[in-house]
Amino acid sequence: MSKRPKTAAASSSAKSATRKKADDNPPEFLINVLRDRIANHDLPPGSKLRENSISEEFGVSRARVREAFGGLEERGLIERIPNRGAVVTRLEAPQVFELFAVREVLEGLAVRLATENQPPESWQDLVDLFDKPLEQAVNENDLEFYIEALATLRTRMVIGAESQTLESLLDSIYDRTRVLIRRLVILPGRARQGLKEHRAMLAAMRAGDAEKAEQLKRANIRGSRATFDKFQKFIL
Amino acid sequence: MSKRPKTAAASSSAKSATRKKADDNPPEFLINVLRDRIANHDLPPGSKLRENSISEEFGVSRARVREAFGGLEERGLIERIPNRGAVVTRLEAPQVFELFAVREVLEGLAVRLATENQPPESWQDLVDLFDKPLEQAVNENDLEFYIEALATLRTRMVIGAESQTLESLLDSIYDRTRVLIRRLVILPGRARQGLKEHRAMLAAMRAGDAEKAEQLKRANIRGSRATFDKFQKFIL
DNA sequence: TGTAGGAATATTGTTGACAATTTTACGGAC
DNA sequence: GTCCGTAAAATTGTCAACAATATTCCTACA
Repeated sequence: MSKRPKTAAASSSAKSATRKKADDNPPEFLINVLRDRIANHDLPPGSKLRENSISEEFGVSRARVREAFGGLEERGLIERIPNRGAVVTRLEAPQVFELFAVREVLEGLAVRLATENQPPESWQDLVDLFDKPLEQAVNENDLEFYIEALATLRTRMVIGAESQTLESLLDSIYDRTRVLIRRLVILPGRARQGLKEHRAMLAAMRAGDAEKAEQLKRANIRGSRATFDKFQKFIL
Repeated sequence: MSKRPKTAAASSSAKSATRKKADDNPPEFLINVLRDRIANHDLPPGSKLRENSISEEFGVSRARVREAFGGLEERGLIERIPNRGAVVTRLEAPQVFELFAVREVLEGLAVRLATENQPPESWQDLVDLFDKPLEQAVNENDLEFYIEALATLRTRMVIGAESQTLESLLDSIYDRTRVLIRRLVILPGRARQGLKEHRAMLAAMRAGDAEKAEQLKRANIRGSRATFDKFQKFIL
């Protein structure tokens, strides 16, 4: 990792569509855009965030940028060092394991709540999607389609759980793990196994068995963690 | 709740010990002090935070106060409304239930990790503390002692879990629930029941039974939730 | 070539001023 | 007493300037 970290200016030059002359976005707009860029590695770990660059790009005051930095730091997405600026945090392996442990219980909870809260037939479209269409996609190595389906599933699960508190926690973790999860999915055999596990989980949800669905989701995440353990040298 | 919300100035006049002429505290000092005040209701729900007052009290720039506000907002502790200022958030009943659900799985995880990570004999002092000394305290309605013991237990559990990620999540939740939990503990019969449950949990930890310890902690929190359900009109 | 030192440049941290918005206070009418 | 309008005061949001600190660049020397 001797590569020179990209600055925000370098990345943000591709994002002029977000440039506002007079800022009429709500205050949370800025922090959410930055969250997204950090989460999808447009601003990769280690990159420096320049107050002036962001201020110029978004047409907001430096003061507002600094406030957003305050928020991003509380979310663990950046680290600010006095007089030296803000850097996007890196995930080290021990943290990844911590995140997996936490994801396991929280996503398990989300699946349970979603199963309890929603009528069983509301999962049928996902059961269908994870049936033949995704089987075909995985067979043809159309992993983008699979990853999209996983994202859809996640969103539905979070919405179905009907807990703002849980959603906020899950989002906070997802911001930090999104790219990692994506890298794990594309590893050999992982998509096939994941499809199988998600199908079983969806079947349990469809049957209204919240406890079983939770356990299956938790097992899925433990499997993901085991994959990370095996391949961590290549993933981080 | 027609009482006029206290302003930060009113509360902060009692805190001049924190006043610094030249600020030589690390940047996170301010947000941590404010977190603590919010968590223990020195800045109670609904109270307004005035930038100038805080700036003067702590001898820091208004800009730094605003940055801290950015962080507090991301933690869900305050809500900022453009041009109107920052208000300490209130917990409504549905949120409390959400927090209980999340606490259950996360504190359960913490107990499990702590049991797995620490040698069984390291819990002996807590086993002893929750034996005769706390029995006596509860018998004599010395609830302050009991609450302190719970705080000690919590701290030990979090440290023992050895997960920064989990600790951060737990702290974030604790900031929002600390006073509520305290109010629940003092309700009739709750301390006695809680002592019994924590003893059983500590016995499981002492025996190195992580799974059982986790289940007992989870049950303890579910009991706490049921108590809240019963008394919520008096507690919120 | 590598290192050290100094200057120039860049960036962060703070401050004070002012614009914009909201809140409070006051007086008058009903 | 309540309501409304107006003015004054308070507070937030932003800006520009400048101080403080860090980084980068250049030169000289071993």
